[in-house]
Amino acid sequence: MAKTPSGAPNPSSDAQAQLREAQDRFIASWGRMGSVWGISRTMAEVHALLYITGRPLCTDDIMARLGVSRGNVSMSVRSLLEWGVVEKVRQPGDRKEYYSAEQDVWSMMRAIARERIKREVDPLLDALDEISELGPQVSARSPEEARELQKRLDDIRDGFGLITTLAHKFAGPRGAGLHTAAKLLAKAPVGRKTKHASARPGNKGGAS
Amino acid sequence: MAKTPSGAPNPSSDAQAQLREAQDRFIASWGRMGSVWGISRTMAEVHALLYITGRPLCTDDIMARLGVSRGNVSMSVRSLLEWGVVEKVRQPGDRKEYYSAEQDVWSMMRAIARERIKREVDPLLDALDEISELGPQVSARSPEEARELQKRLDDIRDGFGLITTLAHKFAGPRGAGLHTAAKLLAKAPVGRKTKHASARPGNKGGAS
DNA sequence: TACGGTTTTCAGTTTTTCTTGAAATCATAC
DNA sequence: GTATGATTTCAAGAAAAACTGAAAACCGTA
Repeated sequence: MAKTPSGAPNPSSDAQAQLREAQDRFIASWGRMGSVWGISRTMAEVHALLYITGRPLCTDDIMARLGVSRGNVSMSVRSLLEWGVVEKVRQPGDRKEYYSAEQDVWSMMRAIARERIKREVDPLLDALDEISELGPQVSARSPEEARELQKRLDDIRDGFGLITTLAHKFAGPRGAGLHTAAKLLAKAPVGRKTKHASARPGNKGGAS
Repeated sequence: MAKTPSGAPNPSSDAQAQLREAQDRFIASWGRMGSVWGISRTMAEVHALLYITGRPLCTDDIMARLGVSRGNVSMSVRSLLEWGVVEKVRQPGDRKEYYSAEQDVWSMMRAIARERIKREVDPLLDALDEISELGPQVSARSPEEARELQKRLDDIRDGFGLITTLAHKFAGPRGAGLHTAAKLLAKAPVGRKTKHASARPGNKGGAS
């Protein structure tokens, strides 16, 4: 892997290779996550690359590093811009556009949460409202089943409604911050026990 | 079924049809949501059907109502059982298996949250831990970049770690309940006075 | 144990989604 | 204003995911 060209021991390039290896692994993991989230693998990989290198890269850098086409990079970057987790950076005297990722993890998470709520919850709420309007017509004729149906719709509506409210409160553009919410919850007393609360075993308690 | 055969006004079957229409719309919405969540449309639709009708249905009922194959129903139901949002019900004197969905919305949401954390976050944390172990080797040779890399990995790790902890606390099998968490947050004062937690300066307002 | 209905499995097919590559568009420096 | 190089778009192709249908396994009943 470390391409030390024939016999010339180059310590620096060796370390470089390991760095790169670590980055690649991160990129791969984040990309795999992307597909679970319903976004394209490449889009997630581009984001991972920009985040983990921490410096602005241009289209060609990204193409070269990830081995994907120009068009693909263009579309992925555009989505990331829409999500608000990447921004354009202009370098004086260079015609290329450079892109760099939000470095603050909590800002990043807020952006992701915001976008996911928008894509996943809001359309559902709209649909539920619409469906509920069909209710009254039905209930005139079939009171029992109609009431059951309405209750079920309302239950779901209330649940997701509360979630959206919270999302706006904490993750919205002027929200209090997800981090705040998380800390609030972490401290909150929890009715019963919770002895073995700590995460999974095998957890390297923070390499720092 | 509710086919009012030409000209015979049948009030009851009319109401039936509207009920069914409302159910179908709910099923369609929930199914669409499913694809955003990275689960198959059919799996979500089966769940929606069981939830909204509120009574146990057998494989043939589901096939007929959703117009999907037996195999597909079988696989979808199995996943739903694994998620813990559907359970088998046996009807005396009938050899068929019946399935019914969790009717409590908050239990349902806890189950969903639990499963999503398991699928989306845990593997990422494992990968991050693994990658961090590569760090020390690198840092010996390339201290500056290695430290940056490590910090970025740790930041992500911490963020998602906190989220997992909360998930276990509130959504875990013995958790305090998502509803509790939601109510806690909804009540929490949100003064913008947080120390210095939120967005960084470099974060251009942009954001859609 | 044998029977008959029920469920599960899985190879092959269909559908959906992602990616490429090149033409069209756009922006900058001169 | 134009030449030059970067970016965007999009139709066609590739890859991935979902679905079907029928054979095999399963299970309760007699």
